[in-house]
Amino acid sequence: MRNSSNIPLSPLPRSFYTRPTLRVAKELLGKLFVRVFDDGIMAGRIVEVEAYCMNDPASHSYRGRTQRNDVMFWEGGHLYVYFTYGMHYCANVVTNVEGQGEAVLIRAVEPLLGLEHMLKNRFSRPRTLTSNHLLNLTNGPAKVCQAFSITKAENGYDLTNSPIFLTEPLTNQKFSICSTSRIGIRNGVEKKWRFYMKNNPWVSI
DNA sequence: ACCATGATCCGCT
DNA sequence: GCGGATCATGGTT
Repeated sequence: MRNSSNIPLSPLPRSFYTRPTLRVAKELLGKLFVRVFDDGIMAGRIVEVEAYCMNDPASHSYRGRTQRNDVMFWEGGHLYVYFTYGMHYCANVVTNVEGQGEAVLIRAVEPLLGLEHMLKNRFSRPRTLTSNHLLNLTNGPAKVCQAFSITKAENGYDLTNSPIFLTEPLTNQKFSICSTSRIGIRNGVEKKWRFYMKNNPWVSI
């Protein structure tokens, strides 16, 4: 199935997500993050992620299942959205089997479709388009959520059966994967579980 | 008190 | 232009 933008509207299957988290995290790079609206479509190529696992002191799931992190423990292929720093949302792809509190944070995407709408969501004032605006659109986890209008309302969405989903890229482009310590954490810094495309302009740091 | 962030301000080149 | 400090702001523990 295709829409007018020629994007294949085939969500990645459940089996993609219900695998070991580090493996899924690396394979998420290059996939398309898509949201379908009544009046259009938004899409970006995933260029930066971070894995959060069980028994990982940096993970929200580390201290057990709570109301906030409940979705992390669902079956892989759901969307875990959390609120942080009093004003920001961040979106994660839940991974592994039910009962494992694991997920992959979407830290940055390269905007592909629906740029006008993303710009409107990110920058309230109308302004002329510059390369800086484009680079600032989706180069961080909270920026991605603002651009795609993702809030608490989308927490728990099924990525195999909802207006938010992932698809294979239209063309397979080659890229190198870099891995570093995760950003903005205090515990678990020794784990190199941040993965990003080398030299992609939308990588956050 | 801490926090998986982002925007701004300030003192430098 | 930069890199680092600072702050905005509210849910969670």
